[in-house]
Amino acid sequence: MTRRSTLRTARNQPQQPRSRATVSVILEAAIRVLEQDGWDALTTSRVAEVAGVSVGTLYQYFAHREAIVEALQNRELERASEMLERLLKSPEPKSDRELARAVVEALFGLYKAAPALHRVLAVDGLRLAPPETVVAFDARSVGLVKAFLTVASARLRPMSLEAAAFVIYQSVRASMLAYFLESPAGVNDDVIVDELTELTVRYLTT
Amino acid sequence: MTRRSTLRTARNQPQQPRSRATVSVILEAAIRVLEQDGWDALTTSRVAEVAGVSVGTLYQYFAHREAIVEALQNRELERASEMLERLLKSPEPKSDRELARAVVEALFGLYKAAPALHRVLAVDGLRLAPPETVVAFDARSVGLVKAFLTVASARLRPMSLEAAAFVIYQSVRASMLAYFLESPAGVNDDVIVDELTELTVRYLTT
Amino acid sequence: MTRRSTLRTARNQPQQPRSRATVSVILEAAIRVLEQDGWDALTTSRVAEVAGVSVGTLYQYFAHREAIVEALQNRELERASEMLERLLKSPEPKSDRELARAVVEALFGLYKAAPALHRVLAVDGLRLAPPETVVAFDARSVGLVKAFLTVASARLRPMSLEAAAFVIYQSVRASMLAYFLESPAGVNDDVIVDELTELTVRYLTT
Amino acid sequence: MTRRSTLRTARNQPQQPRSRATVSVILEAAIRVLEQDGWDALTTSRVAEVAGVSVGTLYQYFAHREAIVEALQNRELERASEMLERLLKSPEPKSDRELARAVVEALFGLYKAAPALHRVLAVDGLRLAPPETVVAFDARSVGLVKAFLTVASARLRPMSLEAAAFVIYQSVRASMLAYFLESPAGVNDDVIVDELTELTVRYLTT
DNA sequence: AATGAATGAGAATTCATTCAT
DNA sequence: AATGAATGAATTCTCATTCAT
Repeated sequence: MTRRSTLRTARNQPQQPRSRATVSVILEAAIRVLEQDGWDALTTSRVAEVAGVSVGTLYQYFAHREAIVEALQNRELERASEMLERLLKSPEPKSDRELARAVVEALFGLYKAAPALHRVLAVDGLRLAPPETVVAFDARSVGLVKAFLTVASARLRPMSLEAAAFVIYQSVRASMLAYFLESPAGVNDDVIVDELTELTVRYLTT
Repeated sequence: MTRRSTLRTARNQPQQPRSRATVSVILEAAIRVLEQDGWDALTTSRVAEVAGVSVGTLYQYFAHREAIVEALQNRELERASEMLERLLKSPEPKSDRELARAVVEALFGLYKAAPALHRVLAVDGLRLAPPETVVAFDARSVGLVKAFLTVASARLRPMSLEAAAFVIYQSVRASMLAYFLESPAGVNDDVIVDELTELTVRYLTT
Repeated sequence: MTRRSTLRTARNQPQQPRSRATVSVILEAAIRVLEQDGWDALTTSRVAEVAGVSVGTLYQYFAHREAIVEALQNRELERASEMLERLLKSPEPKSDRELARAVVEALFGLYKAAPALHRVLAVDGLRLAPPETVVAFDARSVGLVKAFLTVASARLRPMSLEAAAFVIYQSVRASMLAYFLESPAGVNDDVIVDELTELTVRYLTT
Repeated sequence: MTRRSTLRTARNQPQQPRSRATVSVILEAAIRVLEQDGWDALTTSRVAEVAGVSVGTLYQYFAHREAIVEALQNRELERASEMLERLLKSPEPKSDRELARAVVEALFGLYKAAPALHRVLAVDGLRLAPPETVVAFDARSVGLVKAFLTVASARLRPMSLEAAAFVIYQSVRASMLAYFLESPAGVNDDVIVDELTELTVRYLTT
């Protein structure tokens, strides 16, 4: 399967500042379109218009429509990964419950900042061009969780670390996302954080 | 937002057998297209072709493209609901763990039977026309779970039943789906069922 | 090299009369556009407009833009082939010079009837989609000429029939075409026919 | 039809050596693109890239895209003209057949050296911007041939020199080109040269 | 002179939907 | 009821050309 290259990099030199700026403008525009009008409004011309550049310019930086979403995805996945890594590898000693809560809260913050974006990344991103990207990111996150579980295994219940990491990662992520998407009755910000913390602690520790 | 009515036939009017059959043929065709070629191939003419009817006929039964997906969704959601209801209201006494496992296994069966369909319903369905439908179904499922938790609350840890029902429902559903979509290394059918059972029991009981 | 199919045939049945008519209307429109505004004006929307149908309809019958030119090509090549075949296999006895003149005149008639079309077919057709088509047609025409030369070889000078057929075919065709395209000073309809007849007779006979 | 001027630099103004060099670099790049990737790849940015200059620079020397092809055409036409002139006006006495062969061989050499280029010039050049250019060149070549025929008329058959010059020029040129483009079965380098020589001699002399 | 980012008109193509038969 | 030809708005993407730096 030949995969089209996605970012159009200037032939060689370290991207000019102007270029960088334009790429940014376009991505921000894409987010705005997404947040305001949803996935189906994310047409190349709409994004260009909102970004205040011409379609041509957009295509100077993104090989095709999907490349825009891909770029957004990568940016966001990167942020989430970093957050996870930072917290899980933090040297400050915390109780397991404190750590679980910290992770849940950090994720909460990420999603709350741009719920529509995450909705799209989770929902549409999954069906988009490179399913590998999402799978790979999930694998990477699960890997981080698993690494942590391995270190902490003494304090945990006996279990398949692979599976446990996978399950807790998916559970927390999906519940959080669904919370933002569905605003379920009887659940609020505090409660969801509490419950997901509880879920994590109870599922993993003895 | 005015919502277009979706099925052409009046809700209650006893539908002709031929009509019923045609509707069925179309829905099965849609599933086949979905399973074989994915969401983007689900065009009205493709579905009509596979169903062996003309586009015109298709439009005789479905007001618009989205109505087809909606109908698929409803059918599948109905099945899932029934399953959940049957198990949770079953008179046979089971241990909590047995019941949890029974539900997890039933869900597993449902997904395994038509993974592509569920993928589409979960992933694409969510972004499709009537987000209410999904939300409504989720609400209904969560409601069933909550009803059960209420009855069983004596044996459970103290908690917000609303939130707990929401969290456990989303967690099990998402983990299962992700399992089928991503085939994570180190996890297999048995393990995923075991772990989700464990998750459920640990999260809810003392 | 996978070659896209070009004509969109109605699934099975012998094309409806309406369909046939529409195809014709589109091809005629294409010729008109070509004759009036040249190759670069031959856009799908222009052709559709001139044909009085919508772009959608055009695409119902032609898989892509090139398919239209291909169809024109085939039609015209067919005509030329038939003409050549009819004349060369004609039972009426003619002198070699009479036969040569008959062929040259027939070709002259073909080109004169739609010079712009032939210009495009010769000039643009060559660079278009299926170079094979043109080459194949040339090969077929050369084949017809060669077959004739073989039969008549007793009356001809000794030579490579392959090469002679190729050379005389290309020479007559190109000179005729150039005559229409360039309207060279000092040459008129009668003279060009005379000279190409002369060329043929002198080149082939003793 | 107002015709845009094509070269940026004033016709006679002594061009700077650097300018000359840049023009050359661009033309060579254009040929390389043409030979390697064909007509459709001949975009201004592609040519600039291969030439190692910026599009801006390209436009400094060529008023528009077509001007590049025009320039190529002129260069090549110039060469062909010179060749023809040199041979036809050569003082060394040769038999008619020897002369005919010399011209055919020279033309053969020209085409063989860069078949793709000549293909493009013949096929695409014709449809490009200045049809006058090609017509004018053809007229000039035909003029050279005619001048020669006039001088040699004593040894030739009686005929319209205009027409004969036109016909023989087009015939030899087209057959040669088609030979390179179509690689017809049963014809090789030697044979094609022989036959075109034969064609010329037989057509023109008694 | 050179650069190359930006422009935007315009081209091909798709597909949900309608409606005359 | 069924058919399927016709519609045309909408979308993606290209590329010749300009112009501020």
